[in-house]
Amino acid sequence: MFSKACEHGIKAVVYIATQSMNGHRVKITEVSEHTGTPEAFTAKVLGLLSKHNILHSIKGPYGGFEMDQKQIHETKLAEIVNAVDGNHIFTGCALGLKECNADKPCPMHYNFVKIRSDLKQMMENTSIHDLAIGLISGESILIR
Amino acid sequence: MFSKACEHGIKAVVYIATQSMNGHRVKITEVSEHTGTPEAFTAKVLGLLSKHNILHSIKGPYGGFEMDQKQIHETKLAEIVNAVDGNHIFTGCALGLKECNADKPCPMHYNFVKIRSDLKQMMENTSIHDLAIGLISGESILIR
DNA sequence: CTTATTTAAGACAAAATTGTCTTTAAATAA
DNA sequence: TTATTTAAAGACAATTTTGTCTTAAATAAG
Repeated sequence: MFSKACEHGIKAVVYIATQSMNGHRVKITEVSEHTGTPEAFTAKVLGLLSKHNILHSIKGPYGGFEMDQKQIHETKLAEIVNAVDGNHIFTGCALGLKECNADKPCPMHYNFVKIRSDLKQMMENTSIHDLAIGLISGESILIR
Repeated sequence: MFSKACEHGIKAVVYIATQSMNGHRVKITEVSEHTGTPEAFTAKVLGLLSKHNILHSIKGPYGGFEMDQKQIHETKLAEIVNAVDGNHIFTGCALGLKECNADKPCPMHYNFVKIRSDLKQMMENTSIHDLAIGLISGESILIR
């Protein structure tokens, strides 16, 4: 469904959010340890997400990654997916046609429209904060 | 969402079904031309689907691919996806956790459950025949 | 100013996926 | 039997994705 880069990015962002909610700025090593994702790869994804203003990165001693209240509450899953994978998953044709719409649909088009739009809605309505509170409360986990 | 191999396979099967419904057995070259998929790659996928009894392949002069009535009507999209990509898309975790369920869910689990199950249901309820009739009637297309 | 610590950037490498080509096997027709 | 036609199988190649490593840049502390 999502690329590995995207999965790593979402995990990392949710973890960073939980720590920022406690006032803790975290280094990439800590992120990697708590998400089970490869450190250098995750760092690269976080660099990209930082450029998209989804989190802050601070260089130097006592540096690391953190999210402000606005980022934690207003960033939606869809923004991360868009930044990392693009919007193909939300808009693309199930059979890979360049264009596919009600006018000239692929055979799966009408079966697929609702699935895709439900996915899009869910991802646009779910904030990082929503996911972070589940992790903080112990209701959900990032590693297994 | 699906691999290229899977996309090619679905397109090819739907096209072959439309031709079988007219009593026409088709060669791989014809399939490739009418689906816009690479010939050798598509041939490989069709070989796999033939082993899964989703269609028949016949060697030699006047050979090619065809589907019988049962295959056309009873084969569901989910079977093709399962044969080519496996069932990960229907059962796997959105964040790539090895195991992820209500007992130990990833942060996205509950948001994702319905999307995945709707997708599964749709794919298990849509037959190749359902898609073929749209293509025959000109309501849908395979190339663009 | 120098040193240590951290992310940034990009080259590099490994693995998976996508795609092609050649050879083989099977089936048919002559 | 022989030649022809087709898919099957698998080696090979190209591309994309995933992942690592090295060097640079920024920042803080002494």
